[in-house]
Amino acid sequence: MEQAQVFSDFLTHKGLKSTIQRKLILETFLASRSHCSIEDLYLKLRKKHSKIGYATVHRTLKLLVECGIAIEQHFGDGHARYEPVRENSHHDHLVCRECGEIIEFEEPRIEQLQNQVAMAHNFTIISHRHELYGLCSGCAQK
Amino acid sequence: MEQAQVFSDFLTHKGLKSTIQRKLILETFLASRSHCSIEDLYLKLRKKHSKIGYATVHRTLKLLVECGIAIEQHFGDGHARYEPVRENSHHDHLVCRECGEIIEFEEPRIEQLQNQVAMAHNFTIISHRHELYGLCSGCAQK
DNA sequence: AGGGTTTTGATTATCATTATCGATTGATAA
DNA sequence: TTATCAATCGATAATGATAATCAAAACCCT
Repeated sequence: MEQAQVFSDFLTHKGLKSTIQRKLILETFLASRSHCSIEDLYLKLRKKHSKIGYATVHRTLKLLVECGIAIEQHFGDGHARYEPVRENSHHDHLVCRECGEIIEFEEPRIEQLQNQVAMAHNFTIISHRHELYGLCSGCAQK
Repeated sequence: MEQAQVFSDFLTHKGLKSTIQRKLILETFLASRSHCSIEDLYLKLRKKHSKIGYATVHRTLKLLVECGIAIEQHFGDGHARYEPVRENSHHDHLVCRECGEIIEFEEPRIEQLQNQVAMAHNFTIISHRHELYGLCSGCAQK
């Protein structure tokens, strides 16, 4: 099922309404580069629909997180970032401190070790975050 | 060299002054449970030195981070937490979403895989964060 | 001990996020 | 289609953590 349908069903199920703003925000979010901030999306949306409010973008992104279409990320610059959820594709991040580039990585062996660690502490994992901060290849050369 | 000396040398080197507040904050910080917030420390300090200001605690913790005595952690509840740095003992965290308990873990095999990931991207690691969020054994039973 | 500089503590500013509120819109039933 | 009414919008104010400001006090060096 495509995301627009998932969102629509989610809204109906919660007794919420489908509005042109919500549709537009979802559409713009999905068409954007990954890891965009609220500010990024807001500015892009203003070009199509100049009256849209910052609060509406904010509220709608929370809804997208709630219904599983987006996930919220924090990389330490004080701006929450949002990323579309892809099926069967968990990944973590390399974050360049210099240019801000964000590179995704997957390492199933790390995930497996994580599970071992949790098990050793009788801990039930709900989610995790794993980020490596440093310099990307371009910035390291300078 | 003990931490009080490290801090004192750091202050001298930077042309900063040793004050009773700074000494008291360091002392109280080192005596506290790990992962304490600014609020935690502030409240504890007020009992010994009722006039100390919130801003002073805040500023001094930043200094402790700068001179390598403390590290700052963020576990997603909006409160920065500070932890004394121990030599040769890097660790990461399990964070209970229910009771807030923070459990430390070390897994050299994960660190090794991290390095491999970074190398594959020509990425230079400066620091990293790795946190597993979920339920501790106590909270999972309920 | 004294003078110049830093620090303190109280307060205010800042920034991201969240709450509020009157006007407007969407969904449902007549 | 229209009426109804709750949900939503957009603007703005509130919030909360952190950072900046500034006069008074403390510190350090001579």
